[in-house]
Amino acid sequence: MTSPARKLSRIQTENRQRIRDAALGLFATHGFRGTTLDQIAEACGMHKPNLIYYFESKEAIHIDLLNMLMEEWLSPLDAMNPDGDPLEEILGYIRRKMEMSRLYPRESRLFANEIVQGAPRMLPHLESTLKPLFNRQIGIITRWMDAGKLAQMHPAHLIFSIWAVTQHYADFEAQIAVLLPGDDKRARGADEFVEMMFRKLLTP
Amino acid sequence: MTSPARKLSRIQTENRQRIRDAALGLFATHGFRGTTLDQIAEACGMHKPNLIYYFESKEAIHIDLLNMLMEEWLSPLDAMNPDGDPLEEILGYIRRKMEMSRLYPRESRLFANEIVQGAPRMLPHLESTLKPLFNRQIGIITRWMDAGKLAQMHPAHLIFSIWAVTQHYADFEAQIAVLLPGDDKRARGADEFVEMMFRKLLTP
DNA sequence: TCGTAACTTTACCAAATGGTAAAAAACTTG
DNA sequence: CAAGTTTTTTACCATTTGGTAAAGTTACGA
Repeated sequence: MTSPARKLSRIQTENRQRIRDAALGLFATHGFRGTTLDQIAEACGMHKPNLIYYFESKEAIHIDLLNMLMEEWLSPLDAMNPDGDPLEEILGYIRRKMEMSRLYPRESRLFANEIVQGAPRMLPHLESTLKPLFNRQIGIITRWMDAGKLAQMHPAHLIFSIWAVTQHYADFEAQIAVLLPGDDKRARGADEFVEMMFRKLLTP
Repeated sequence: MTSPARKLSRIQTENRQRIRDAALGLFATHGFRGTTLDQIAEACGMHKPNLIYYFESKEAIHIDLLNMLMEEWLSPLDAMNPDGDPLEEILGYIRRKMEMSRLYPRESRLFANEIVQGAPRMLPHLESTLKPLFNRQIGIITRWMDAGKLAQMHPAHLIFSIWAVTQHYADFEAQIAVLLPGDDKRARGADEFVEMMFRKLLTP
């Protein structure tokens, strides 16, 4: 059913990656429809037909990016250890999310764009990949709360609030830069605030 | 300096509003570049040249929308009363933000799109309109904290976290719908969670 | 009710855009 | 190094899209 999928040559691997890297920045900033093949081509120093040589279409680039990023984007969620200290596990997750917001804002914005627009290309993935992971984490957190290790609250909304707050720093950076200008320790302040906030929330 | 600006006729007022309403939904869902004049025209039952009769260009519609919505979108921030009870004032603000997320998700997503993409058409407005309002509220909150009425924390990050959490319910609705499906009291659960969360955070 | 101004519709257009065809160049391998 | 394969480049093309010109229609005040 799937395509031939013979092994990729060195050049193929390299150039596909160059294209992904250029497309990521552009899709994240201008959205799918707002990005042209010519822009991507220029950003990675190739010619337009060359992109189509490596990817079937513009949409194929976008889908490939979303699929590639899905895994690493969700990996921190999977790294929570059910046998660890509950508060520290969740705070560790939050710290990793804050770090990702700082290190990979393009990825964060790509997802934000996709979800804000109703996830037209990612809904199946949300169902099949994110949802089981999410439900597993809900289970873990619920057990922690039932054991009295964390304050009782709706675990799904807890996770939503973590996503909301951590990703906000990447997705709404343009606004934050206006409101807290020239603050070279902005990231530091954000980290400290977020940690304090969820520590207070979660402590029984 | 500004254009003639003679009074608008009844038909002008009505039709400009029809166009705005149609464009709002489309821009919010597909972004500026992802929306075509033909789509807007069809959505409001007009013909394309008619749109250009009422607005100079597609961009003019977008700018007009952003400007119109800016005021009402920010109005709850302005409604905080420095002489009220601090905790109740902030919780009231949060409740209003949650309500807006529920009643006006299109507006929320329109802004989200704009900011995620670096606020290309709204940066000046953020500087001139949002920033002074923001700084005034920072001042009020700081005084409340200094008076010991609220827990001490970085007031700017507090506001960011309120925006993040409340707007998340509108902006990421597609994701939430996948993860909490068929939950007809989702809004209720969200309201209760958010109120509990910030009450606990802000109580000294 | 008539004339004019406001509004709508039809028929276009130029530029941009996603994508193709095929020749040219570069690389790989026996 | 020659033959075959992969990769790049040039020249196109059809469609879409933002916008215009101008004729046709409607609303409205004198």
